[in-house]
Amino acid sequence: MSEREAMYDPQKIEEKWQRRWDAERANEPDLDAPERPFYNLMMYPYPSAEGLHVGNLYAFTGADLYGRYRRLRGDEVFQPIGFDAFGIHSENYALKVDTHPMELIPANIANFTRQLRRAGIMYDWSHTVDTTDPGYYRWTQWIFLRLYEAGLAEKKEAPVNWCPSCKTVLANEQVIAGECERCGTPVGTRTLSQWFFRITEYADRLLENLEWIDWSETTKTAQRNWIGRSKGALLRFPVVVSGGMEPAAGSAAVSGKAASAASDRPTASTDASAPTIDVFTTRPDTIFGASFMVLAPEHPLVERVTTEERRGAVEAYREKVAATDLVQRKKADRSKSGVDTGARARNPATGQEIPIWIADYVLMEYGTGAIMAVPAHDQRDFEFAREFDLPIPVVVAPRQAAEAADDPADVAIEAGEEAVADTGDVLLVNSGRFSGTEAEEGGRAIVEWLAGDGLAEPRVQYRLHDWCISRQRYWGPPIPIVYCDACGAVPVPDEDLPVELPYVEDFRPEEGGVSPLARVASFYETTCPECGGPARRETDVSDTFLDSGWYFLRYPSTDADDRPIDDARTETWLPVDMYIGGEEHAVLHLLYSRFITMVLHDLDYLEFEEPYDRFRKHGLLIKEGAKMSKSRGNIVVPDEYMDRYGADVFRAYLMFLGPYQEGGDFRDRGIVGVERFLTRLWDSVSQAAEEGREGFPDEAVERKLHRTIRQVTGDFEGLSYNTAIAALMEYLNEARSAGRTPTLDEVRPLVVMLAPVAPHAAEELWEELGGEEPLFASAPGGGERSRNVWPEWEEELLHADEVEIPVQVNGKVRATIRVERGADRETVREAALADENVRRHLEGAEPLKVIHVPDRLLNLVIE
RNA sequence: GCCGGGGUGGCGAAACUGGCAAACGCGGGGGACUUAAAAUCCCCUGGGCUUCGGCCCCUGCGGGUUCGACUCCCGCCCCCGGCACCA
Repeated sequence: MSEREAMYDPQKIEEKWQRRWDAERANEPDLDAPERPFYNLMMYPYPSAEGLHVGNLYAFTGADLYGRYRRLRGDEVFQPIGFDAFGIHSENYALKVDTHPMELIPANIANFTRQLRRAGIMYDWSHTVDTTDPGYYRWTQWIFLRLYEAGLAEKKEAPVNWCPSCKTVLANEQVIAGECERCGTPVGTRTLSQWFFRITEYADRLLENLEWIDWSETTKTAQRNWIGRSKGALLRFPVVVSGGMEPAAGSAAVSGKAASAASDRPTASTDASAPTIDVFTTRPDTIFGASFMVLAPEHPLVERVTTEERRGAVEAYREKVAATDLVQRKKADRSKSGVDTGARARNPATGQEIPIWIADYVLMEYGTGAIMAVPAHDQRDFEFAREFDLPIPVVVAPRQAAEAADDPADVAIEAGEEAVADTGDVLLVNSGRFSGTEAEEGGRAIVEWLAGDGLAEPRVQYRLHDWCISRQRYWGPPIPIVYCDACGAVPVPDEDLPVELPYVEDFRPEEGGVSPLARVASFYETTCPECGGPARRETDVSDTFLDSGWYFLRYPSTDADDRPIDDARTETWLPVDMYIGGEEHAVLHLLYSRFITMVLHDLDYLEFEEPYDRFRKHGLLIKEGAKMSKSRGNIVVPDEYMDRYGADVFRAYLMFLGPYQEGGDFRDRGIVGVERFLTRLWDSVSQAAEEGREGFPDEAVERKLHRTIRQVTGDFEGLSYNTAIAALMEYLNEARSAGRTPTLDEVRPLVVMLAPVAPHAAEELWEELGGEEPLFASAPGGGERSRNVWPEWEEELLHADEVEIPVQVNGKVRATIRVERGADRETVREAALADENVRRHLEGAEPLKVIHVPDRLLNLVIE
């Protein structure tokens, strides 16, 4: 071989091996009869027009390293990729460049595909998914229908952010400081009829399963926060009927139950037909301190209870609130506002009449949309009481203060400058017969007491809302429902799926909060599947998170066109063995896909209820200390680097720059380190191949090899790629320091361990070393299957006969001595005492204590 | 505010179950090769002191436990992420 040919030329070999992997269908496992199936999944990308971002590539490369590692260990690895191409992101971009998404998306997908192949990622291109393909979204619609049948999909009114300039609904994430992120117009609130999935029904299971699934802890925590379970009680406050109030027919939120008075508690004349205000509280123990009530301005009872003279003020306030966007309203640092309705409710514990206010700090969407205000023990209520001069009775006190009082039921404590919400070592005071009880216990007793009259019950409340899947947009799968005057909402029959999204020239969002599809008569005009009469299609499309809620179920079954998932394939490959993705999807996607999986399990379509056996998040890649973003102009385009250094060097650099699960900083300078490493490795292996010597002439190198195998294997298991690469570097340095050409036995395992990181170079070197079969280029489903070529280490070869151990005097290292491995305490102690520097520090004293950690350390303690 | 994850050389980072802090790499300094540069190779590289034997200091800050602490405990500071007028 001439010297010229022996040079490391990434471009040449990368293309060669990519072609060969394709030709031999190396990345396509036998989906029907795999020996050791392993489903290695990564979060599929949104195919943007800008092309593959280095952040995407970072994520995919890390997942690919794991897949390739499993493959080399003999697993048949299924590693698919797809494209999350529906959604507002694509649609907005299409609007901006004035090109139809149906034209844009295929070009973007082609570009992504080219880049991903170039990066040498081990995808099975015969099983991809494109969410905008009718062959895919047909089944997205099918899933909607299954939820609809199960009563888990319902249409209801809900307040949403509305941008009056863009004339569209905005997600909370698209509202920045009360303004539309695109045009800067202040955003308002609108109430629209929307489709919801009742994910709240699954809140408990979604929470409970987090106990056992093997996921990154941070991700589990994020989900727990998002679900937001609170334990407390539902309490009922009867409205005091005054002359002006007309009892009206009960609405959904009105409890029809009459409040009857308990015999041991002050009673009041309450009309049997009067409504009650239900509140949720986590602190039922503080009910004696509830000095007023607050309803959300949108609360259905507001109109009914408001007195005649307050009506004008209440209406004005409600209008003002309606004009405020949800994001702005939820800011905690705003000063409190509200108005008195003039109505009164009876505190069921004290029997006192307390005023009913409305205020925008109470949200209709959480709990019952109404609260009992306990200003002494809740900061928000406190601020409100201060603002409007409402009483602040103290009903909880530190044990010491409470016990010092003559009568805990009559303690004079002034409210301080803020609410005291502690639940630690506190007792109830001024709380009737519950005074003197420990707070938590008192709360339980109070609930039990009031429950006797139907005025209280224990309750668990979730922060999680039902999942709104309606989008008044164009670029998504139409929701498969038909509205018929005679039959109402009728699901589209399965055999009529897909409801195809028509090509619409003008797909701009519509003024009136309806989808652009509402302008397309040929789309919405249809006949009722039930009665055959004229009917109108639902014109909203579904959320992209529904597309991604099940894509991983589709991959193994993409060739089944008459059913969403093939049972046998699903049983073989699912649940996913390893899922790797970004923390930004810790809640939405990962929660929604768990929900969809659970529902399909309950409906008997799946045997498992959790979709991913293991989930690991990868970190964020930043650029010289700053987040990469278009506006900063510091986006790294991978193509340039792959052109200059080759895919292998680029992959190795991305994986070396920091711990994969924590992310890292992309700096141009750092890449030369791994380039040098791969070049040196290439040269050493080429020379070894040329000389062709076998064996392990050097004990130190052999030992280092076994240590390296142990280290690298563990690192791959834990996705610690940076230290795995460092270990390979160390081994190469050791092998080269022997001052001779390495032997074949010395470099073969090195090449295998390098293969997940730099698969093209490894294949080429493996071939050069005379590997009978390529590392990856044989289809795992054909020929010799489940081939395990990963090297193994031997315990007895890990250690030398002699070890170096530090000798400490009083915990400070004073010498390093060489002793036989496994030497006992006496031997080591004597060797240590022979050392001059050690003796000097002992100053002739006999050690009081000798700490000996075999083969690790000796510590002589003299004081 | 609550819940996570962090804070280690000039820089990116290592350090297993409490046992030699700084592996690996970048950058920097010196040298070899070269007419020269690049590339490559070798040596040095946390700070301070030194009689060149060594000695002292150092993992955000302050305490503690221990023969021994980057690691465990208590109290603080700062950075990143999630949640947040959530009753």
